[in-house]
Amino acid sequence: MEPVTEATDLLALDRQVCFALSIASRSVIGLYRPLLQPFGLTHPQYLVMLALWQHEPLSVKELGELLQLDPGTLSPLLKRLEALGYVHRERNSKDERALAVTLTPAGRQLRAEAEKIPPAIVARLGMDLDELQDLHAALMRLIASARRDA
Amino acid sequence: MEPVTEATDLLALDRQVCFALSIASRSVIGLYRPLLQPFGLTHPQYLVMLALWQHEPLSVKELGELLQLDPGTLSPLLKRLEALGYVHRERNSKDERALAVTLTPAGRQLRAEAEKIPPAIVARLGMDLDELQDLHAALMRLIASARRDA
DNA sequence: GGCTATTAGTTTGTACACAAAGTAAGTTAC
DNA sequence: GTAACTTACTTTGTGTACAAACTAATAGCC
Repeated sequence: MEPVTEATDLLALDRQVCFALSIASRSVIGLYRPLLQPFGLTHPQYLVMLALWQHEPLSVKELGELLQLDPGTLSPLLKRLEALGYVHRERNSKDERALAVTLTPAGRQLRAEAEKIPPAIVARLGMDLDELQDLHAALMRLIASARRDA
Repeated sequence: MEPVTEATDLLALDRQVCFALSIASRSVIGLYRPLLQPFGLTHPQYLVMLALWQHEPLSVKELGELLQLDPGTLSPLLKRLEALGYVHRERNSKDERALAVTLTPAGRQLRAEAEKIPPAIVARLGMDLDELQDLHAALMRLIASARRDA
């Protein structure tokens, strides 16, 4: 019988994809922090802004589908974005249950500044663009696999 | 001048590695949730248990280095693991500043049950083992890149 | 129309995650 | 030997995440 060594141990920390994923996610978000701080944004708030710049107006439900976040997370987050002056929240007149989240002029203006962020991150990572694109594709496949049966 | 389309927009949601990373991380953690629930563990707590099974005893500082978590996160998390009866916390007699986190018999016993988790996750993902290993390697390179200058 | 079920958001409670301030033990400098 | 500094951990405050309970609006059914 094979002994339990680093190489064969199913539970070895450095073999867990979930461990690499959590740390990678937190590490990369950490790179964004100093770039987002001047705008008063956190990383999840930045993702909401990306979604709005691309698809405004959006309801909470639509944002939740795009970002895979549940309404209990988005609801207070959107209030903070409103308090920052970047978005406007109002009920959809066609369906008073739904919220119509739109950008304020300040929120729209922020987009030009934000264009500088992705290149700055790529530069700071100092990785091959090809490798980053492969990684991105692999992550999207992983997401699809993980959510298929969920 | 090229128009800003989905393909050229630097800020398009579906081009952001950070977006894919956050969602992938949360999605995979979501797969663990039902498997960890019988033990009363959250995913970060499970990672701490993995670290302890491999390297017990560990101080808060050492756990923080292994899992890239700061002491302000680990301190209350370890108290919860202690309340669950899986770990024991005591001061290191050689250096009273440091904590020696060790496994209780229940914590040690849990390991056998936990062995079933990684294969269950891989099965549920239904992905090629090769692809998962490539992804793991790519994530580790990303982590190294992200933390180099941090 | 009016009853029921569904849907969209909000609220509450628990647990990360991390910055910043606080405390106590150990180390260094003199 | 003690004052100054460093280190290890704890505590506090803010902001995700997510489950579960709640509220209000709409849709379906008779």
